Amino acid sequence: MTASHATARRSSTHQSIERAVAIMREFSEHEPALGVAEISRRVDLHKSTVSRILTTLTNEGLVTQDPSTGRYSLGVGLLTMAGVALGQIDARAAAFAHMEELASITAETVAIAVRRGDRAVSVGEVPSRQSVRYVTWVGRHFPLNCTASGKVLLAGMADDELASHLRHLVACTESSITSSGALELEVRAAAYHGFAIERDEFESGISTIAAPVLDHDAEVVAALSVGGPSFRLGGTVLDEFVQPLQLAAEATSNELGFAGEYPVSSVRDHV
Amino acid sequence: MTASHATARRSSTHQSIERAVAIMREFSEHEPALGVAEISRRVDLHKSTVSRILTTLTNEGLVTQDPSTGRYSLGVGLLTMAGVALGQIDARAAAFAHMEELASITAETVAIAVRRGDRAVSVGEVPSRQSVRYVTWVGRHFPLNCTASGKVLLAGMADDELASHLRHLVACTESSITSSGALELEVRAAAYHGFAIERDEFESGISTIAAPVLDHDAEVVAALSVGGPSFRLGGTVLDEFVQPLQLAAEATSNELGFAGEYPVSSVRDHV
DNA sequence: AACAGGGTTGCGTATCGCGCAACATAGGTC
DNA sequence: GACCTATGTTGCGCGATACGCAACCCTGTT
Repeated sequence: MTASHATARRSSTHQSIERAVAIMREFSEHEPALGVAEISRRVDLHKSTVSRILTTLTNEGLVTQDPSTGRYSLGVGLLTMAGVALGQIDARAAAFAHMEELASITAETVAIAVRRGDRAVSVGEVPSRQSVRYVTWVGRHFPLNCTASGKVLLAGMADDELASHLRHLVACTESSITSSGALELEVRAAAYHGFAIERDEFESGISTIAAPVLDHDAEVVAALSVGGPSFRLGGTVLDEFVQPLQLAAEATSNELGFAGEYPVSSVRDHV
Repeated sequence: MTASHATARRSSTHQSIERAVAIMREFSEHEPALGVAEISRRVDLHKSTVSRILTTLTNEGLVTQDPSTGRYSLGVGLLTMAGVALGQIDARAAAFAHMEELASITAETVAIAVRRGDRAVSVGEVPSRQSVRYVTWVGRHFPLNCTASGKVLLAGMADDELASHLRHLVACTESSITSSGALELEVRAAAYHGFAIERDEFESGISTIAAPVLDHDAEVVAALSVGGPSFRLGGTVLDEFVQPLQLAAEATSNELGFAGEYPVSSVRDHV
């Protein structure tokens, strides 16, 4: 375990901080609690190192230890920092009123997402009231090529950046688009029409539609989306969402100082 | 700046991680973006140290740098981890349905908070729909002695732990209780009646009422609260909230496996 | 009773990261 | 424009920091 670390030697980074973050990243929705040994195996560090980092993080409140089992999980101290991070996202605040209205119009779950690297991250949501509904949560993240929001975010990129993102496409379901050619077509269409659709490409049984939120520089800073179970959103139902969705996205954009012409399209020539 | 660090020398801690967290903690709702020099002064570290830690955190996505101004703020990467942390809080999930109902009954903002050290941290909220309302957010935190939720959380402590928390009371407003004797009385009453009230003690103009959420071991794990502008909640209005609030808190407790007798009291002998 | 597995702690060493100082850049003032 | 101040970043070399090892506790199992 001689920390050889072939990982890219960034300009100047702090090893222990990187390790601490790597450890915290091991916790997930599915495995919210982990033991020292388990983590040690996964991040390939010595037990003692992991234990010490965890006690440090525990002292800081970012991690909690269950006194009975000895296992660790992420702590409440993260919430405060995350709350501050959320407050930084202007689009989120601007969108909320419109999201509520959109939710009442469509009766489905409405969400807003931003991009972080090669993933889309949900930063706000208004859950549907229906008993069968699409459930997300703030902080959930998805590949860009598998969701409507992702396509919209891709559509806002410069050509070279888009090209680099088209290189590695991941498949979430068997309906996921993994051909860069096919995806590029969809992204171009999304850029032109001002919305994108996805059916069963991220989770089978779920369909979503998304539209971009633009800021004062006409940059795509977020994607507004409506999603629900595919059986309710088949046929032309999603098409009926286009107009209210785009109205909400446009209104949000205007609040962010966007002054240009929002690319509205009520025509549907999607697959 | 010879890192003399009179700070408590915990068993075994990682200096750079502590520093990284300290830096991240400098960001707040009021100052969501800070420069290296500013942070350097506050945490009393060399500019270069702060800069390097920030670049590390930026690489990890926990921090973002505005390329134009050079200033830093907390990043979206925190959201994912915070989402996992939230999922860990059973009381939150158990409470949500009851919180929605409570919100529709009272038409005021409903929140749920847990304790972290000497503070209460909000972990969920259903905002009121009224235009004048109490606004909170997940991750917001308050002193235990200034809020109804805090008093409820104090009421669930063992005597010795309570005593230690009664030592250092902070004043948020001029109505805040800073006498440990007076606070102890209130806390005892809260333990007996199963709810606590606060008027203008945290923020002037805001009043709240809270009730405890108990788990299968009859431990107080969270506090459910209803809050709003004091002018609407004067007189006996809060008293009318006691029953629906306690019903919601009791139902939540039952979902957590609480089997005992919930300390219900519809009588009011509060000051 | 012995074992296996997990979590924590002393110890000595090498590495990691600190402070220094110099550099690059931006904005303000005369 | 030349100057100055203030900010953010980067080589460099020394020294504290934190790593891996191993031994230690503990709890649950065979």
